[in-house]
Amino acid sequence: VAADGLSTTAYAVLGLLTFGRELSGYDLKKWADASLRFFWWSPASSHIYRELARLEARGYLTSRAGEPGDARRKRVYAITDAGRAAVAEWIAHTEPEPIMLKHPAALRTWLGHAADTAQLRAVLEEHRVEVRRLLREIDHGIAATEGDAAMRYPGIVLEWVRAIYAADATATETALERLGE
Amino acid sequence: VAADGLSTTAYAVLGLLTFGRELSGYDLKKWADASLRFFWWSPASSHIYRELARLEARGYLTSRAGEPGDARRKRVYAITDAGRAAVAEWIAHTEPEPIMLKHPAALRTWLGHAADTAQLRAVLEEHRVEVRRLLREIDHGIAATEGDAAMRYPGIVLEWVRAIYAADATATETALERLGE
DNA sequence: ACTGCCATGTAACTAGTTACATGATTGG
DNA sequence: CCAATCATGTAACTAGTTACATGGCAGT
Repeated sequence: VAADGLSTTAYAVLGLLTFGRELSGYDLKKWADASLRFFWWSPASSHIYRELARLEARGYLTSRAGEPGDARRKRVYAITDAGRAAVAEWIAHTEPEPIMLKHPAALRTWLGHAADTAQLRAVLEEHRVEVRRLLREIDHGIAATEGDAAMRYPGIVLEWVRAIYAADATATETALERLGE
Repeated sequence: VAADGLSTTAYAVLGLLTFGRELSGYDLKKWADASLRFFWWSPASSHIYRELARLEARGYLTSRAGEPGDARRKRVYAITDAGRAAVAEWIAHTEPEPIMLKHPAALRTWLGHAADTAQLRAVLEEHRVEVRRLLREIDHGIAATEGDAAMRYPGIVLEWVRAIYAADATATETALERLGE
């Protein structure tokens, strides 16, 4: 929790708006699913709407009804100068919480002595498939940032987390081999 | 959430008791800090006590007052056969939730365009130090499991997550270089 | 006409946290 | 004797979730 009482997730949502476009809660959820989730996590839609209300109350963003003519009750949000300042301040001066890896396949393997070996192997093999899927998604993300100067930092981060998940894929293979010994 | 309504964290706590020793809530917290946290996360003490009560109500563990002569109101827990069966069932037949990486340094870097470059570099350099500390702790853990047959699976998992954090350390360096371009 | 996506939110819940109260024991 | 650690838990809170209600719009 930052000095101003906002959670890291609130800053993640606010951060999505620092890229300059006006976005709706729905847009934010989609973008979070496609990016944030690889190195933070993607909050539920209802959670996003709540954070938006909180951020607006603090003056970090403003909202207006969407495109005229769009009868859907769309509402779009834009970051304010105060919001941009808060993000800069948060990045520089808020003690970052520790890195956290929630790795269900590793947790299950850790308890391998309490499980059937064949079923444990199946868990790891499924995990291997999952991680590879994740890597492909990240590769798509990286391709989408290429050549776009505004996406320089997201590109750097996607390469970063790609290396992490690639190491997981390799280490999963190694663990599978060791299970067979 | 598993079929029987227990959270993954409940199974993590129960899992700590599959290694056979009787443990107190306090012991569990310490052990979680020293192991679980590298691939799952370490619940607060109060959370552990709550999960213990829940698990005992389900008959997955039993408790008794600690060593006679120990006037401290210590209570130790042991897993039951039903508990062991539940763990085996959970490992094999519960859909694992997706892997989750909460990486505050990467999140901040993702928003690099909204921050002062020098301060962002400082965030990454601090992260590099943190990860190296983590790697040393994992190495201690690995050393502690070596030669102990009961710790075979924990050993496999520690090597596994070691590879992941080592990749993070390397990728952090790469990101720092790219920031300088 | 129907299906699927767009879009926002509320209600009710579970998960997990911090702060605190309480008291014993151990080591210097 | 004092500080640190051992040890358990309650209370009050925040974080985050799922389930659901509501309705528009677009393509087939």
